[in-house]
Amino acid sequence: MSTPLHEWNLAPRDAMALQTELAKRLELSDRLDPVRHLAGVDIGFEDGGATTRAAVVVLKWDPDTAPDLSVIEQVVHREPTRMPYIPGLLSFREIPAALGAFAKLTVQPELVMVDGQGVAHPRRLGVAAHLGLWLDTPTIGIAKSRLTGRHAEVGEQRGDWVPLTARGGEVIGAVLRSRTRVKPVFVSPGHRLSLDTSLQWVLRCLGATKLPEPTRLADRLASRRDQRRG
DNA sequence: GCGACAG
DNA sequence: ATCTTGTCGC
Repeated sequence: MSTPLHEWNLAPRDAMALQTELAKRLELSDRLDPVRHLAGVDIGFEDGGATTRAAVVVLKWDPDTAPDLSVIEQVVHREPTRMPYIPGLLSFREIPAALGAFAKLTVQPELVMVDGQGVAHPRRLGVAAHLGLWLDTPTIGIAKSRLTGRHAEVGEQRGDWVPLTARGGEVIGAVLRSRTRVKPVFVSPGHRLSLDTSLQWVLRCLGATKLPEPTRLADRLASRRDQRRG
């Protein structure tokens, strides 16, 4: 029996120990297949949190027409929420629903952008890293706020960024000004990708807002507006 | 012991 | 994350 990628009903203490073990399996160098389809994932909640709603949007990536992106598939999956939100243990709460959404896809993406941290996590296993490990797919974490790590002030211009470092100096991500004079986003590789490559992809997928198109669209789908189904 | 704390 | 109107700005 190999260590499971996930188990339910784990006490926080055990969940943390599992994260430490799983983080050892992460690959932080590029092992990326040619990207033809990239996806954005985000989770939302309904019924005061009783229902978890996962949204995945798949975009077509064409080297010739880049950076033009077009949506080719989108899925929404709902299921009962089974874990509370505990800082540091977000993946245990969101991944089950995310997997349900991925299972409904007819096209599997070669790269996935996740709303949350990659390795910029206390035990280096943010939701993007955990999901990447599970799907064995390259993932990038794009968070709207900081969970851990220190960083200097970021320049005000779009594209400016500074490293996010953990105690000891290890670089675990980047604080990126994705829009001029707008609050920066926290980018960190999840799995099978380096920080540099992660930044490259986030930058090339930026549209009119501060979030890259994949997560921006998934955000819209997962949030209680956009009256669609899945 | 006292804060900090993705979504 | 979610609860929520109007309002400021391009």
